[in-house]
Amino acid sequence: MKSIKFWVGAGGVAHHLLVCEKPSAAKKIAYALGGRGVGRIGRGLPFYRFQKGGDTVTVVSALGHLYIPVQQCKGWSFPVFNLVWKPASGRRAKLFLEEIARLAREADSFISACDYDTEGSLIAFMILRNACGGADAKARRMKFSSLTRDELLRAYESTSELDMPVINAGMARHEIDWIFGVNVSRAMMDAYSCNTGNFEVLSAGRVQSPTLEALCRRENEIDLHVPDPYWTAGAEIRFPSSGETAKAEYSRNPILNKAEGEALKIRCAGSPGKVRRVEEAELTVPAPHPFDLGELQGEAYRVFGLQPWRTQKIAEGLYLEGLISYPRTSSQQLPPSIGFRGILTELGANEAYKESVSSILNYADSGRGLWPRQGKKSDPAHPAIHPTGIKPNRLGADARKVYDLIVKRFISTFGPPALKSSKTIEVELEQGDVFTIKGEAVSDPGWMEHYVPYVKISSSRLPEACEGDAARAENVRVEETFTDPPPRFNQSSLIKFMESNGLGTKSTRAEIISTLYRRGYISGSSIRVTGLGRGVIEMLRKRFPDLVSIGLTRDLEERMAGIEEGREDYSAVLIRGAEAVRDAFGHMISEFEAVGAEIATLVGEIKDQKNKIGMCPSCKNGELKIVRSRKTGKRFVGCSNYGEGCSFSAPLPQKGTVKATGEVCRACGYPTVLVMGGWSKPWRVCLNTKCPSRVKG
DNA sequence: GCAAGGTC
Repeated sequence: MKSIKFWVGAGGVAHHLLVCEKPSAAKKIAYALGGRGVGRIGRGLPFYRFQKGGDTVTVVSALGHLYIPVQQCKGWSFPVFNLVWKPASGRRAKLFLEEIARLAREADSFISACDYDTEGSLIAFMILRNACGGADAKARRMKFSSLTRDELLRAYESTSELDMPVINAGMARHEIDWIFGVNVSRAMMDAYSCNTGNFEVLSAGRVQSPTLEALCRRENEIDLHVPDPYWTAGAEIRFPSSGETAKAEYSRNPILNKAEGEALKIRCAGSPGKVRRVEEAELTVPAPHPFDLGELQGEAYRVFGLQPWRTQKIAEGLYLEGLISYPRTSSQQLPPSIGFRGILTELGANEAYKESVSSILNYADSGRGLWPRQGKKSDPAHPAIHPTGIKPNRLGADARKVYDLIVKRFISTFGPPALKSSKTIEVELEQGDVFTIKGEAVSDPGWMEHYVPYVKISSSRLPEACEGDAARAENVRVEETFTDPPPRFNQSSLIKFMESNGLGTKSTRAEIISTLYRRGYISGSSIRVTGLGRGVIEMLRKRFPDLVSIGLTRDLEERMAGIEEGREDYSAVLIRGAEAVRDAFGHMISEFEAVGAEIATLVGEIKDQKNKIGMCPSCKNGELKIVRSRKTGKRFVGCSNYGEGCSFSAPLPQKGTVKATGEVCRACGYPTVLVMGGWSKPWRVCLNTKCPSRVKG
C-alpha cells in the first residue's frame, strides 16, 4: 500500500502538486522554484514538473474558477435556495480538470498556490477537494505578496494550513450573490411575461442594482436642482510703466447680488491703483505612479475618450500578445524584479521612445538610480501595469494608443519631478477694491517631457510687476452665472464611484456597467437612467430594499470578515441571506400582477425609445424612427409625419445593430445613428446623405 | 434569457 506523505523533507521522498490560479502564474511559479530543471508536462496544457531537494514537484494551473455554484434541481423556477458546486462547463475547463485529476493520483502532497486572496483560496480548495480526491484535508497553502522568485521560494519553504475560514467566506459570497441575483432577476422576468405573454431579459444583483440606484439618485438631484444666480467680476489690468496688460479676477468673487456687481463695475471702470503684493512660489510635481487597471481606464477615457470596457479588452489583448503585464491588477507599484533597466533598454530600441529612454537612463546614472515612483495601492498577485519591452508589430489604431499610453506612463514614473512656478499679483484700486492676476508656468518639465501629449506643459507669460507699481483697471466686466447641478456620471467617473464604494472588483466593474446598458436601464455617454431603469429601482426599493442598498455589500463584507475571524458561521450567514430573500418574495408574490404591469409599461416605453432617432430635419416637428419597408423588408429611417405629408427618409445599412445616439451631426446638424456590427467598432453615421462629414478626402 | 467572480 502506498504511504501518504505530506510533510516536506523529513528524509522521505515526496511528490508535491502545486495548484495555481492561471497559466501565467503556473509558469512563473514553476521557473521560480525549479530553475533550469523545469520541464513541460500535461499534453499541451500549461503544467510543469521538476525535481527539488530530492522531491518531485508538479505545477498545475486552473483557469480561474473551475467550480461554480449551480442550482441542485433543474428548471427555471424561483425562489431557489439549494446550490451545489459543480465543475464549470466548457471544453477547456473539462480538459484542465481531467488532467489535474490524473496528475493528482501520482502526488502525495498538495499545495494551494493560487493568488493570495479570497477567490484564489477558493479556486484551489475546490480543485483540491473535488479533482484531487479530497486532498484539501491535508493540503498546505503558499502565501505570497508578489510572483517574484525570492517571495515564491520563501512561500514554498514556509507553507501553512489551508485558510478554511477564508474559503468559507468566499463560498458564502458566491452563494449569496446567486441567491439574491438569480432569484430576483427571475421574479422580475416572470412577473413581466405572466403579464404580457412576452419575454424580456431583466436583472438585479448585489453590485449592479446599487450602482443603478446611485445613478437614479444623481438623476433626481439633477431634476431637483434649482439654479441659483451669482455674479463674478473680472478686469483687464494695465501697467503703464511697461504697457503690458493682464487678466485679473475680483478678489471677492462670487458676488451674491446683482446690484453689488453693477456698483462695482461703475466704481472700478478706468480706476487707477497700485500693486499691493507680488507673490512667487515654486511647486514640485512628482512623477506619476504606474497604472492599475482603474487608472488606466480613467486615463484612456480622459485622453482618448475610450470607454472603460473597451480599454480593458484592449489591455487584455496586449497582455495575451505578450506586450504588457497582466492588466487586471489593483497594484500601483513596480517591483525591481521585473528588471527596470532591461525593459527600458528594449523600449529604447523603438524609435518613438528612444529619446525618452536615454534621458531617463542618463538621469538614473547621474547618481539618482533607477527608481519608479510608487503608488499607494498594491495587489497580492500582480505588479502595476507595465510594458514587457517586446516590440509590437501591427496593432489596431486603439490598441496602439493604449500601448503608447502605458509605455509613456511607465517611462515617466522614472523621471525627475517637474517644477512649476506660480505668480500672484494683487492690485488695489483707489476705492479699495482688489483684483488678482494669477499665472502658472512649468519651469522645468522633468517627467512631463516623457508623458507628452498626455500632459500639457502649460506656460502663461506673466507681466513683470513690483510692489508699488502703478496700474489701471480696464474692461471691468460682471458676468451672471448659475449654480450647476451635480454632473452626470460617465463610465469613467462611475467606475471611480464604484471603486470608492467597494462595488464590484477591478475586473468586473466595466462589465457590470455594460450590463446596465444592455438591459436598457441606462443610456448615453453622459449617463441617463431610462424609465425602465428608474422603474426597476423603484420596484426593488419597495420589495427588496436590501438589494438596492450599498449596505448589502457592506453587510456581506462584514459577514465575510465575521466568518474569517470565526465570529460568524458560514451556514448561518447563508440561511440568513436566504431568509431575507424568502421574506421579500412572500411580499412580492402577493403583488405579482402589479409588479408585472409596472414593468410591462416601462419595457414598452423603452422599446419605443430605442427606435426613436431624433427630430426630423425636413418638417422640423416630426420624429425620426427606424421603420421597415413592407414591400422590400429593408429598414430605413422615416418621419412620424409621413402620413401628414413629410417624405423625409434616409437609408440605413441592412446589417448590424442600429442605435440612436441622441446627438446631432457636428457638420450639418442632422441626427446621427450608431451602427454596430461584430466586424468593427461602433460607427457613427450622419443621416444626411449629402453631409460633408460623409465625403472622404 | 438571470448574479458576481475568476480566467482564456
